[in-house]
Amino acid sequence: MELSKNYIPSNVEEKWYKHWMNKNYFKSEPDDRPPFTVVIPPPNVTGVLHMGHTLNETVQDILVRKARMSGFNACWVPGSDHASIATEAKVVDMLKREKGIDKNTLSREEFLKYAFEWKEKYGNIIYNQIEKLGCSVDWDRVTFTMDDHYYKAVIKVFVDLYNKGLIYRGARMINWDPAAKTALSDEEVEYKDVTGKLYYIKYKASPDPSKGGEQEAFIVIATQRPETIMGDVAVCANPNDERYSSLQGKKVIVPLINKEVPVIFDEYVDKDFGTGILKITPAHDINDFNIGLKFNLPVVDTLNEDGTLSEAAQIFIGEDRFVARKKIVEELREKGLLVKEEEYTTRLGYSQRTNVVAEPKISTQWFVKMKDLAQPALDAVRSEKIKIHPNEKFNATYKYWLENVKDWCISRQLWWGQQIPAWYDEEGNVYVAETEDEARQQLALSSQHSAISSKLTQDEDVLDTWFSSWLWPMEVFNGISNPGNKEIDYYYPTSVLVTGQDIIFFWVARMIMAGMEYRHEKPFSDVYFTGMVRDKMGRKMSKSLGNSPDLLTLIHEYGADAVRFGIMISSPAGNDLLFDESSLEQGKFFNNKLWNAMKLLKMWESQLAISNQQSAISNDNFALQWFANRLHEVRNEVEILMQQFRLSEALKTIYSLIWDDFCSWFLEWIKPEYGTSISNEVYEKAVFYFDELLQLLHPFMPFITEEIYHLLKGRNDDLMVKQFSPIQNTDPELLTLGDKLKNVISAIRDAKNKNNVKPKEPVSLFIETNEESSYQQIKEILAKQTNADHIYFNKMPEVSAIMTVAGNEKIYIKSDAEIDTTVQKEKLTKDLNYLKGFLITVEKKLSNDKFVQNAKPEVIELERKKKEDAESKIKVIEQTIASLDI
RNA sequence: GGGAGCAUAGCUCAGUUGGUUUAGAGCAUCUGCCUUACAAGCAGAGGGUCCGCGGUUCGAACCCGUGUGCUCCCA
Repeated sequence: MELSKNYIPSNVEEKWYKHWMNKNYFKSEPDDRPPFTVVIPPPNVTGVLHMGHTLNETVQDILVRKARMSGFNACWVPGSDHASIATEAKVVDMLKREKGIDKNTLSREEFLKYAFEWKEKYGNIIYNQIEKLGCSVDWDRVTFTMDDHYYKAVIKVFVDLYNKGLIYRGARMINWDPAAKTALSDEEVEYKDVTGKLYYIKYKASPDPSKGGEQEAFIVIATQRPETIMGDVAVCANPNDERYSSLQGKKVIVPLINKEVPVIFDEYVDKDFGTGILKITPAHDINDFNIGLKFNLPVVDTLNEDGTLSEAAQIFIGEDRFVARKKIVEELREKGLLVKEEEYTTRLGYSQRTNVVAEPKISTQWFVKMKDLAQPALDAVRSEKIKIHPNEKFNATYKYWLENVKDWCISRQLWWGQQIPAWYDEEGNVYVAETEDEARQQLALSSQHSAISSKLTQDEDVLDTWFSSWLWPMEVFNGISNPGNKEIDYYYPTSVLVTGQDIIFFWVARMIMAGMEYRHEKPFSDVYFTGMVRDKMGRKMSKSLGNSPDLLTLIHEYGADAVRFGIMISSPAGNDLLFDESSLEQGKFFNNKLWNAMKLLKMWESQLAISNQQSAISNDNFALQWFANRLHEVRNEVEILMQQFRLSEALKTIYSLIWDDFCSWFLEWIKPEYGTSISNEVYEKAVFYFDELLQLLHPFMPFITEEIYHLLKGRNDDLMVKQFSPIQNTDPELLTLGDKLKNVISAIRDAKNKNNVKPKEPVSLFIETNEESSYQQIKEILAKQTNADHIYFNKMPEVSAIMTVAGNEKIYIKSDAEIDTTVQKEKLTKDLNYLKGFLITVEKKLSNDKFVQNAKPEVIELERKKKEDAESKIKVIEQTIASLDI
């Protein structure tokens, strides 16, 4: 077979994914092996994978593949989230744009039909992307948060929590999204700093009957929201503020609507803010609401659900809140009631989904009581039953949120999602049950009149998406809908959760709560938080900036392995990563390097066949032994790094082992002379090492490793399920000798380079050493790598030669080239100065009595050794320089 | 306003319990090579006031304090 010059990923990726699928390698069923379970953080069903997902899925696939090759029964469950607000918004938009249909003209059933059609049409995009990336998910386990069993589980949990008194319904101040026309949880509101205006408005004092009502007295109130003055029910000053003490028991008139409201006093008011007196509008501000409760004030809600002014506002009814603000300011100005306006920086809450300003609003919603649920979740992390990585960064955030958790508003005024299982009778009594029949039975029990005739109406609202996804690690195995089944008992708790730090509260904390509540067991043992993917200028990736690349385009251009490599190599755990396509290019080059190493071996293989003559293996013994040791040394390092979730470093380590140690050193060391062939044994060993390298790299770059594994020789097995062999101990002496060999080769190459001796030009080497015996193992390689036709030990060359020093050994390089001693002297003098400086620092330490008294004996011994070492090196260099001067 | 984290080569980052040669890697840069696997390559090289200041210690990139700058979370 003709091998292409460079690696072409598109040819092989699809082939291997199909092959793995056909072999059922991704499939998992409970068996005797220990499980390694990962549940995918379900992406939005109608979304596409962005670079953040790409990072997350790659990390998960690396962990899952590694576990699968290490004796675990690896199970990675894919799926998607119905994402109620986001999806409903998309469907509403699509209906309007493509079909000219207004949601309000549809029945609930009709709308849901369109929504499911939409989901069928677009729901597979993400699955296709997950596949293209090479993710080894068990496709028989795809779960959607609105699947029948899942839907039932969510309902079951709602009813259960209600019966336990952990869910209640009530009127509270919540965050309202006027665009989506639904309530939001506190977590769904994002605060941004914005420049707004502070308006100073005159409120006239009510005419005082005792004074004949003639005066023009007024107070000035500063507000950011003049459009809410119609909801004012009082004005409030600090009781210690002398400026307003005369207003005790007085009333003022709200402008424009001429409504009389009382003046009240409360310490809450900051004397220094604005004019020191506030308007109290309980319907539209949480602080005002609390004061309203304290003083038993009425609530006047002047806004409709869509953010327009309501009838209660009396004026500008039906105008949008921001339009109304302008008009009111204008009218106040015309009437001389606007004293001034000034620039003011404030924080406004925006709906995470629709990006409109959220309104604080009094509304009757369903809530989960969080305090009791939070405690076990807190304990699980405190006791390190669940370990968060990187620990130091996120533990504090997690704990703070749980310790200060507020009740969770879970009802949403939407249709796409699980409909709240609460039924109301005609008198407004509520019955919470899994089915209408059960609700009816409750009704029958609780009342005298006939249950059959009485009309029950189900709550129109659906549940927050996160109220379904918090059950994810359990219900993907039917752990809620069918507790005690074989799968949930085997796979739960899952092994590791990989997700973005932005959903620590939305999802991670709540999954822990649900797990502790329903299985009395953590949902996962480790949580690995990935950072945010930014562009190379450090900006967030966003559609509006156009800096978010399309995954399939990248895969098409670089190949999935290169994309995986590129995103992993630059992504330290938990830190944001600056995404730069140049790292994908590096991945592509790496693919090519692997490909060419394979081609070299194939070339050697073909020469094995033609030639009977074999070079003696003894020359290659050192290379083989050294590489075997180096391989196991690195496997050991990688194992530790993986356990610590330092995947980026693990990949770097493997990369360098393959590129530097294997390709640049090992293959060159065993490369046969031109015209000769490699020995069978050396060839077989080289292939064996290559296999091991491919295996080590496979979790990171699955496609190319599988491809090369099969091209290297005929196989009956596949790399993706090949089990790792045990890691062997390494021989430190052999590794040290390997390092020495590399150093000597580099020093000689450097000397040749600096003295303008061409690399190919043959030389003779004269090495002054105390360890001549150790050179016996490496001198053949040394000769080959430096193009030396002779190596002499402890013998002077008869004519002048280039001199260099490696370690504490003096090396003469004899060649036909002209010798320029100044270049050599420069280099030697530089080394000498470095060593002298170094020696001074060491001597300083050793001559310090306190150091000798206090430091550990090993440390002192080490310093002494450093000193001796430096001294002997200095001596060699000084001698060499002296001999250059002759 | 409260809290967390970060600051090391041009860039992105390692640096474990304070001592492992007066700090390492990748990328970028420079020099020399079209060498029978790979120019998407090979062989080399240069590049650092470890953010400033103060302290603890025989010894600090690392510990403590403080200042400055950046990022994130929460209200």
